[in-house]
Amino acid sequence: MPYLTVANEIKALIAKFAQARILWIDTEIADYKFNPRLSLIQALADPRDLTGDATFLLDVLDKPELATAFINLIMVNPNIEKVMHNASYDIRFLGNDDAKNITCTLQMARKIPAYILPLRNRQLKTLIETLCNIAYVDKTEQGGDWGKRPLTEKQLEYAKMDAVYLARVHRHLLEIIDKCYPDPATENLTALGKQYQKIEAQWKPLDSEIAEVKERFKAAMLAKKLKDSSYFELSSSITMKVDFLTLANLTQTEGIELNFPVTLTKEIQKQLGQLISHPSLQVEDIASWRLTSNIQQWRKSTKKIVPEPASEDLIALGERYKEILPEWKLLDSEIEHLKERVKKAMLVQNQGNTP
DNA sequence: CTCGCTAACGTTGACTACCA
DNA sequence: TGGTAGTCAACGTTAGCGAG
Repeated sequence: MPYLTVANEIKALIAKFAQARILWIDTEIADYKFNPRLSLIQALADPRDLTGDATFLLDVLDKPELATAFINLIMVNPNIEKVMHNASYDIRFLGNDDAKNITCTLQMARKIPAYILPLRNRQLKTLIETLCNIAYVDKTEQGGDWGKRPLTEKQLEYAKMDAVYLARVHRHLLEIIDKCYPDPATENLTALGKQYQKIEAQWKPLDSEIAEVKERFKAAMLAKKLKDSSYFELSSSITMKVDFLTLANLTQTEGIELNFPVTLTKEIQKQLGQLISHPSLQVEDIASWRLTSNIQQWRKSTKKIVPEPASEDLIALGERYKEILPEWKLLDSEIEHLKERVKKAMLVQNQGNTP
């Protein structure tokens, strides 16, 4: 674990790593609440290392010229893939929009549906523990003071292992994504359709029950004038609307600059008539594709007897909700995932109807 | 703290079901 | 047949959450 503090050594390493194809990178930030600035950059080029000995720790605290060198030679370079967890955070200190070819493991993890990767959250810690099968990862140093020097042994240990874990998590995520998002061009639409049919049969009843419980809970909370319960919170919001002509006139006379795109609904298009092709109107067309299930819908179940909202048993309703929520979430994520795959596959394979 | 994501809900238009 | 109400999917907006 080379811990580099000398400017020339750091510069030499940056030059060396500028030749890499892929780097696993993490940063530590000093004083992130009040005066956030880079403290440490951890970079790893060899994902096979499990010990942390291959992780380079670059001490860049209050040495902006070194950070700039790192940005210019590595972050901006589109030929080097940079892998980070929650990249948008680190990137704020490493080149912002100029950073190119970034892979974010948080985004990768979020892309994987819950039924394939059922996790309580997508923290790096959780990913390490479940994907790499490591019982406990000590993250207490994360909240430590990275503005102090010298750094403690514990801090350096934590910093070097983060890059190692990151590389391992990244590899696992790649494997999972590869499996659950096959090439749309070679998807088997029949098999996907069958699977969809099967899952929908389980999902439909649960989904409608979830919707019903929520609806009844909402009505009951409104009737009982409750804003909070142990199961749901009820909040309100207000949308403001004004007459378009009046608003347009007012902004004109008051000289307020209001400029934003307006959706041309079918109704407005009708009223505009020929004027829609007027050269001063630069109409932007946005195409969207819709997937509709061709599977026979069963009849809507007969109306159930629902108690008066004011006399609903909120505990019973809430407990039922809690009971079916986990299963529904898994099925819902699978339904969404299947739909996405079918849609992509149909677009690519240019097919008409499938079940 | 900042940024991006998500849940919740509203709007729109294509479509269906039902009725007189 | 035409009118109307309901369903569904796509998209927009907003508040609040959660990543480090």
